[in-house]
Amino acid sequence: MATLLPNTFLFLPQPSSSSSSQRPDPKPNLSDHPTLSLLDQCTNLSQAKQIHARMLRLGLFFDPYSASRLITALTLSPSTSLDYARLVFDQIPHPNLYSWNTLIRAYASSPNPRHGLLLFSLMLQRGLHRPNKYTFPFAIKVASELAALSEGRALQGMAVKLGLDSDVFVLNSLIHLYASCSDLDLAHQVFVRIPQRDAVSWNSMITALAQSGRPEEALELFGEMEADESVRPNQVTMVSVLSACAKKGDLEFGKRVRSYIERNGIRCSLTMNNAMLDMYGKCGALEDAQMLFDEMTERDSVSWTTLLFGYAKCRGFRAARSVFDRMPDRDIGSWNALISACEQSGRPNDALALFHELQLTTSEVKPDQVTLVTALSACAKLGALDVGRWIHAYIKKQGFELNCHLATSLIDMYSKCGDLDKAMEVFQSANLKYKDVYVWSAMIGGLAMHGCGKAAIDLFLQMQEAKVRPNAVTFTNVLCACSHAGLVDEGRLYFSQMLPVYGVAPLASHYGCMVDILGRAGLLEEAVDLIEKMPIPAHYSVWGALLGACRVHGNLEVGELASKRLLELEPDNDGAYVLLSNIYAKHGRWDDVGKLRKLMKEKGLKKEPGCSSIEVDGVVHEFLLGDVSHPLSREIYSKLDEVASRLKSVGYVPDLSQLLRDVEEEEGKEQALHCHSEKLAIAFGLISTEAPAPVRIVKNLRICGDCHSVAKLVSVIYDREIVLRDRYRFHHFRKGECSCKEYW
DNA sequence: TTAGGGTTAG
Repeated sequence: MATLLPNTFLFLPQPSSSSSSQRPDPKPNLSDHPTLSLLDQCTNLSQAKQIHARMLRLGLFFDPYSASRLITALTLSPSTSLDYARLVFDQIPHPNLYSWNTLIRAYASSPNPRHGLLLFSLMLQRGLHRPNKYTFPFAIKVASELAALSEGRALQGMAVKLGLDSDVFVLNSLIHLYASCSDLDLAHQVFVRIPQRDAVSWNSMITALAQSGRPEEALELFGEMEADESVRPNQVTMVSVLSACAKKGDLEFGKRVRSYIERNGIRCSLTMNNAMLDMYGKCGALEDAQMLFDEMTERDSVSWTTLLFGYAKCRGFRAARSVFDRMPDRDIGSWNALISACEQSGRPNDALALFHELQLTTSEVKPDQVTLVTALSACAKLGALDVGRWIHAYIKKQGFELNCHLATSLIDMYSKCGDLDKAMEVFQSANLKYKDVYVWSAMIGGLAMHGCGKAAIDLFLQMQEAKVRPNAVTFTNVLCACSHAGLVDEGRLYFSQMLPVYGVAPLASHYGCMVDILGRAGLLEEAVDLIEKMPIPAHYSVWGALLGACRVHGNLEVGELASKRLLELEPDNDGAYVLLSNIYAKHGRWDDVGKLRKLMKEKGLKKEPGCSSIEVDGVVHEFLLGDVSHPLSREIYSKLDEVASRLKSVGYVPDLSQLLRDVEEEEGKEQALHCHSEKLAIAFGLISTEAPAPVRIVKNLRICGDCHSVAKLVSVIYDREIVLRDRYRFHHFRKGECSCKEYW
């Protein structure tokens, strides 16, 4: 990555005779000038402009110290314009170091921190000032905001050259910098080398751990801080510790923190109450959260949103909506919390409706990156490509920077909506300058679900060339790619390398993938062997993968073992009964099939109903087996009859074998097969969309064998591409063939 | 001068 900083720091100027402090050179004759005193009382931009004009008339503006006072007033007062401050700065004939520092600091907390680094570079290029111990914390903060690791490291290098690397402010800033760049090792290296750690050093490291998904270590570090007698935990420490408790879900620790605060007389603030509210909510202690909320004398939109999320977690979406409706002010964060609560509770359609409501009902609150990421996630779940495309266009139109979060969501949305080319286009976009592990993993996952195993592995290798370290998700996707493409040797290789080569301990889900790879390839013994040697408890998904493989290969003995184990872990898993009965049926053991069905009925278990959806003009239409609820139902069934007769004319015979699992379907099997949800969706797609656009279907379960054959034939007879996403992967039907090459 | 609260990606 190209650095923004030139190599001018090799030729750093000698110390200037002027001040090396961040106090603007007090010149006795000017510091109490009445015009400058006015600056301290200045509250808005127009007043500042008047004072600026007066300073120009009096010639005061050409004195560096007076000019620095103006810059300070322009950047520190809440209602001023940074652009105006910059215009003024550029007019100062000889800005002093204080002015440079002040402006860099202002950029650090502005929407465009990048200008801060550019200004720092300009200062070095001019060569009149040498950055001091105040410059570095500001410049490093800019780098933190940008998560600019290489620039940050360059800044650290400069600080070392200038002998400022033992300054505790510089070091504390570096901890925050490296944490922002997700490099906790570097952050910790800085932390341990600070000779005299102050509260900020500790707080920075505790926060870094809490915010990087390592709340246990954050709490441990707080313990060490308490043991250090040279430093006292303060309000900020409490906020970070409460946040760690919330993330860990540790109510007991959270309550101890509350009494610690009271015992040590740490003053409560709004931020601290909000952090505590969040802790209660995330730990499921809703009554405590509500009680605290009721006691709070001051509340802001964060308090309300935190309460809203607590309700969403403990009482469900309706309760969250009722908090939302009672909120006095709703900012974009409140909307995002509501949309996200909805999306995460398995209601992606409602989440998109809320996204729509946000745009229709308010003009002041605009969607931000979080809104878009959440909405894209809902589109991905639904396979809502039109809405997803619209959001992509919105991102471009509004000028959102294509950062890793947005790129990951777009890649995932396009992949899951069946447009792999578009996903790849986002991945390769020139606007995406740096790709983090999420972006790479999403693209590998996209290729995997479309059955492009070799391409996925190739990308995995490219990722390593780019020096991006794979994580657990990356491996899930790589193994998934191997599974869908039947790449057994590659699967074995990468699975065996996970811990020794990449330092990623395989989770139960990785074992599940590996069992899937081996099982599908018919290597059932090896799969069982792998499960028996697992160093961690086998999750139900591991046995599920084995059972699925037994169904494919009709292995009764291993199948019985797998279902037994699966049901021990998940007694109400309907899939286990269905798969096992399927295997019995394949062997003609109808008595056992009957027994299983009876057992399911006794337990009140029902096979999850198959549901297929298709998006037309931004509206998602859902179909169940034999569904007649669609307004165009008559046309759909008439199309289905036409399809059936054209299929028969080319010699198609329905495949009834997979129907044997459902007792309800025994009568009129062929009829039931005829109106499977995926066939209804295909028929609707044929009448409501035009070639060459593919018919895109999303199914909640695995596609049935007969529907798979029908889709292949329809793709030839009607010369239409059908893209179908099932529970596990994509099937692209083109000219009578499927991209899965029958390996599914 | 540096550190802190709600909502986001598999």
